[in-house]
Amino acid sequence: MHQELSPRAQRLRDAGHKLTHARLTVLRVLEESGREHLTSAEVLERVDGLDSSIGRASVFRALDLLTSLCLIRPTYIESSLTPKYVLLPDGHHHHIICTNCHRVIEFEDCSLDGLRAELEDRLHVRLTGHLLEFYGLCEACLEADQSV
Amino acid sequence: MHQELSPRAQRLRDAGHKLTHARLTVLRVLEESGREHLTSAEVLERVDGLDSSIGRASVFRALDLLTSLCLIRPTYIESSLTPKYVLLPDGHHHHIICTNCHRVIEFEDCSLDGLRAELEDRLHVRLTGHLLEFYGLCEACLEADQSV
DNA sequence: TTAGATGCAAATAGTTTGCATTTGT
DNA sequence: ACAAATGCAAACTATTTGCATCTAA
Repeated sequence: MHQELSPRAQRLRDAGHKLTHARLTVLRVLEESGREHLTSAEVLERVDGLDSSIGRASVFRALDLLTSLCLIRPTYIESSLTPKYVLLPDGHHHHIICTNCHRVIEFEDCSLDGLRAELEDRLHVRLTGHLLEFYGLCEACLEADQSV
Repeated sequence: MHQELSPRAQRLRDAGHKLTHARLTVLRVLEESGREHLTSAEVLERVDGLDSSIGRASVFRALDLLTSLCLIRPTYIESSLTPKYVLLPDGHHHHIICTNCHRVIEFEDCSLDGLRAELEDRLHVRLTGHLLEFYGLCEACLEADQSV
């Protein structure tokens, strides 16, 4: 029963929330999804696969809670229709979205530490994570049509 | 009838879409909203105020179209419940979201030109805009509770 | 002229709620 | 022990669709 807790689970508990089966299962699904971007429907489906006794409402409640703690972030990618839940793994997440074909290209490094320090200093805030999205044209779309 | 077109309207037309009354009205509502973040419900309401003959479906269709062109961006702020449509004014938008009270703090400058150039070069893409969100604690929440 | 966009109203998803019961701490 | 969280199913929103009509180019 007592596996070691993931850092995110610890943050949940530290913020005063109970580590319930439903919440830990949602977290596990998201953490096991790796670099995938899951929609709420996909999270529901996978949670159901792991334990069909967990109710839909609890999954939504868990997603809301994780979002409010900025442990995950709903964002609109891959066909602006439904939000996808993106883990904010070690506090940051970056991607490029092609305006034309809506492909998502992830990249690792971002040089935002300087900006973060400056904002913390100037605005008297403490910043722990970020999401950075670039919009533009991917290589394929650039080649396919120079006029797009 | 023919006022000069906003740059966004021009991009719509350049991408091969018709400049219809419904689309231009949605765009006008968003452009007149300034720094506000509007939900789809608020956009619907304001469009209805300007011209009640415009149907809800056309408003959603226009929002989808503007989103797919990355002229606006739905994002989750101010109570993760409903997405808010955020204009990407001159191609970029930045804010800080307080993890505790969900306040949104906007800031102007971001020093992403270097990163953009590097990504364009390395990944062979052309980048025209971006959205940058920082997560953390605002001044008030930091002061209120050092333990949060 | 005509492909593309619209408005309408009905259909569909997606999410939230109220409440009795269960669970984590 | 007991506040907090759950599962259920019903209620509710928000968004999408099908289609006949209209309109920007």
